[in-house]
Amino acid sequence: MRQSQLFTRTRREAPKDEEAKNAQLLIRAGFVHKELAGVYTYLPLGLKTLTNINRIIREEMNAIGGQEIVMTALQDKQVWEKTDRWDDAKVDNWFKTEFKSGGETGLGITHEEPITRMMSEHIASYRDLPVYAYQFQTKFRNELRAKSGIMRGKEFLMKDLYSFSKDEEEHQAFFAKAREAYLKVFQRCGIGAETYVTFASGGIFSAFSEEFQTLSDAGEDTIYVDEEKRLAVNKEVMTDENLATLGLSREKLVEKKAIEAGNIFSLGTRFSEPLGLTFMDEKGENKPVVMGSYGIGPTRLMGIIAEALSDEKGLVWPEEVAPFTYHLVSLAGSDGDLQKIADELYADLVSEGKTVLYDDRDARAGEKFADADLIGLPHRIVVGKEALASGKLEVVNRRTGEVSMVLKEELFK
RNA sequence: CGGGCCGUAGUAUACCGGUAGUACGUCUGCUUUGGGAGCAGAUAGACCGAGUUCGAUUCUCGGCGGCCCGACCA
Repeated sequence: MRQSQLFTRTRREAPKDEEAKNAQLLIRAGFVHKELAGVYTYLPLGLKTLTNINRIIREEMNAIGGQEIVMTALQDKQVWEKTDRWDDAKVDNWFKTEFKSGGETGLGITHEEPITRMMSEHIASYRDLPVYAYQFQTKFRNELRAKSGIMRGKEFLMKDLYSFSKDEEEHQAFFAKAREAYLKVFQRCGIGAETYVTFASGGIFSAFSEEFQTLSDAGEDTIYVDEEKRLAVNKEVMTDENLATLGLSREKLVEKKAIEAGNIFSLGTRFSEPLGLTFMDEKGENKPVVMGSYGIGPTRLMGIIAEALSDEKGLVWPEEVAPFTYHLVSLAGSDGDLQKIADELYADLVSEGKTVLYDDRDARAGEKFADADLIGLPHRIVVGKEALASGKLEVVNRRTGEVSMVLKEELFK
């Protein structure tokens, strides 16, 4: 798209009420707008980025058999009472309100309860299993303290997948596939090298849950990393007994700060039993379904990427995540010939199916370069006097800063 | 929820018990045009309420809002 048409503006300075690097950069570059503490609007560039992250996650969830749905934000308290997760004394971050017609509701903090109840309409026999359903849905959590920019909000997007299996064996097979799918997501989002499968507190039906922790100074968690095995242990479960269970030795572990990018849980029958989600097995016996839940926060992931890959000049987006692949910067000014070359190049790139942000604004070179660095698209193509003189284009890699002069034809290869 | 700090143009900041200045931005014009240009002019501001006071943006109290540390984070 033409940058002159983009309604958002970049800023030189970050607002003083943001300290987190991700929010400072994303606001300065015009990706997000803060509406309230911990509540952010996604602007055109931010939404494109988020959509790309969602696409990556969606592809990987579909690849392991996930079927996409969307559940409601408004919750039926009765189903939550059955699992004892409605009482404010048990779960303290509900946003609750009342229906005018009477009765109470709350905005969904997660969706194990409603999906488990709903599945009882669709699962009756072992022939119906396994089932994997997921959604991208806005969660609401009444956090006492929002912090860390878009990484810990009160309203945020979550991809949550729920698995329904006939027994523990079938569950474990899927759990392993989900782990691999998650690792692919983080790889494609450019933070694969910094992200570790991390053992964390699990709950009632499993010794551990598995978190995906991305190393970051902005992280809220302390983890202990075994670099060789590419595994880590969350500080919250760091005991000698657990290390023995996991086959990790204390000497090889290094303490790091990290941020949780995803978390997968084995739920056993924690939800299927109280909510009556059972199936008839091959022997005609009624059994509770074995469940798992698998969460990634795409908005948080966007914040993590912004945090982890940015530099002093601004954001640095990996190819698959970037809102546009190319930033075409025209330095034509009032030079009609140069202008024409830039316009043609833009049209050609678009017709080739490339995504391009075309800086056609009447602005000085310095401002355009600074903005391009801040926005952080992977490749910057500069059309200026040098391009006209040599017949070549200047292509700059945002991440490495590497500059190459290429002929137009080479660019399209 | 415990503790701390803070609310002044769109943004960032100053000063002041006597109605506010600077920079960036924005708008006009001219010059400029490869790393946030120059000149001239213009635009725009005290979170809300109560109290003290001749007078409050300034002091006091309350509310609302924001940030940070801790706690919490299925």
